[in-house]
Amino acid sequence: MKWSEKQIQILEVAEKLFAENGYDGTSIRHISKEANINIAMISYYFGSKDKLLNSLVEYRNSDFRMEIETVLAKSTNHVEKLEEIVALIVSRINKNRRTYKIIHFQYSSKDRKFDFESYINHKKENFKLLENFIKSGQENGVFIKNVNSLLIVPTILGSYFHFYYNKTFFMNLLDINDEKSFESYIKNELTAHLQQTIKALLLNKNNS
Amino acid sequence: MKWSEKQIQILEVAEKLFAENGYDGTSIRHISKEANINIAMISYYFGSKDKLLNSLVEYRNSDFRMEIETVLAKSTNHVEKLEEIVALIVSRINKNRRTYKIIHFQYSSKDRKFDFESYINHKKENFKLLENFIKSGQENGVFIKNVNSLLIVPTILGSYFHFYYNKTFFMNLLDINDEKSFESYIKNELTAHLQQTIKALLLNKNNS
DNA sequence: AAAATAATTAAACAAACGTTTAATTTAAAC
DNA sequence: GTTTAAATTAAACGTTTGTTTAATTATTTT
Repeated sequence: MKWSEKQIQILEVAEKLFAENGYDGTSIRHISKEANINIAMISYYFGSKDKLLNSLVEYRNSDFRMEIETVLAKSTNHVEKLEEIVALIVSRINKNRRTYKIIHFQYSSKDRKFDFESYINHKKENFKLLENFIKSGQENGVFIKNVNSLLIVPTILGSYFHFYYNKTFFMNLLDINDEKSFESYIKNELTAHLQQTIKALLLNKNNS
Repeated sequence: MKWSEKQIQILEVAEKLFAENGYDGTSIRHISKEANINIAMISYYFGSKDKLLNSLVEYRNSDFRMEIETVLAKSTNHVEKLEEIVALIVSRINKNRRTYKIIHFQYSSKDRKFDFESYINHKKENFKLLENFIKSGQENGVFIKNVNSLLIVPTILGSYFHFYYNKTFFMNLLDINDEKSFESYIKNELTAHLQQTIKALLLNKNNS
């Protein structure tokens, strides 16, 4: 699928508004106004509001697997790779957080009108990739063995998203007063915390 | 605030539907139909749809602080308490996950019509409670010191919620076929994983 | 039992929703 | 320069939305 400039403009406005107000909380009139286009253009380009969201997910979901594989192909040791992977996941998810937010809320709602199959398959492949990396680290004796490796990714993603979804609260709690500082907190402190946490989990010989 | 039986009935139906379809995705007609009451009863009892949500949050937010303090008051050591606290947070959040889901999505949306101040204050107190516990563990030499203790709770909550929000995906990935098994996976595997993770983080002497 | 308050109802309200239509303007192809 | 296709528009469509009204039934108080 190739998108025209106008379509991309619509997609990015839709992403912003969906993330801010939710899918049901965003009207196509609101989108078209914000994107400076006529209401009918959304149906004209995408068919419907539903299909607009599907297009958005498709538009944002692409090169993550490639990025992970680039890290895995490097000639670094397991611990260094682990750190890089955690940082990559955080920065990547931070970049596309708006779309992920929409996905989360729609994906976990009961009457899903959306076809997230390709998204799920992508996700599944990435999980397998990570699992294999950890397994190889365990076989090399670098990582400990009694770890539920499938729960590592949810821990990373979950920590990030919980932080992001409660942005107002954490900015208050941490006495952060502007968006830029919050961004840099994610890039530095939160990433470091997650690297430290996952490393501790995989390397700690004292685990019961 | 004291709620009548009928009001509680409405609140619980609203909680269910808000969590399933989102706040904007749930109409008061849908709520009133599911709760077997007249549409006007919601305005009559709660004033408006907005105030209904505020009442719901108030209705669900109460005794968590007390539960935490009970654990902290026990005559167990820091590691045992840590394990208990993690398990308590998971089970507690699992119980009220529907309301938390609504809070997350409404709280992180831009035009928040809701007054979550009391909720935030509750949350802040609980954070301070946890922080003090970790600090005392650090002073006793049980926990290591170079840890961002404020990011521990988001890691626990985030892991849980990410798991819950992607339930369909993880049931598929983990080959879990019914809700009961998913519940017991949370109660056993996920809780154990989080206990192990947080313990590793706080006890691992090898941290850089 | 009468009076007063509370609970419940069906109907109506205007506003906003997603989508479609048919007409018009712009751009591309020949 | 004419024809053909694509892009854009304003208006209208039928629903659904949250809320209010005014009338009726049930319950409580006196």
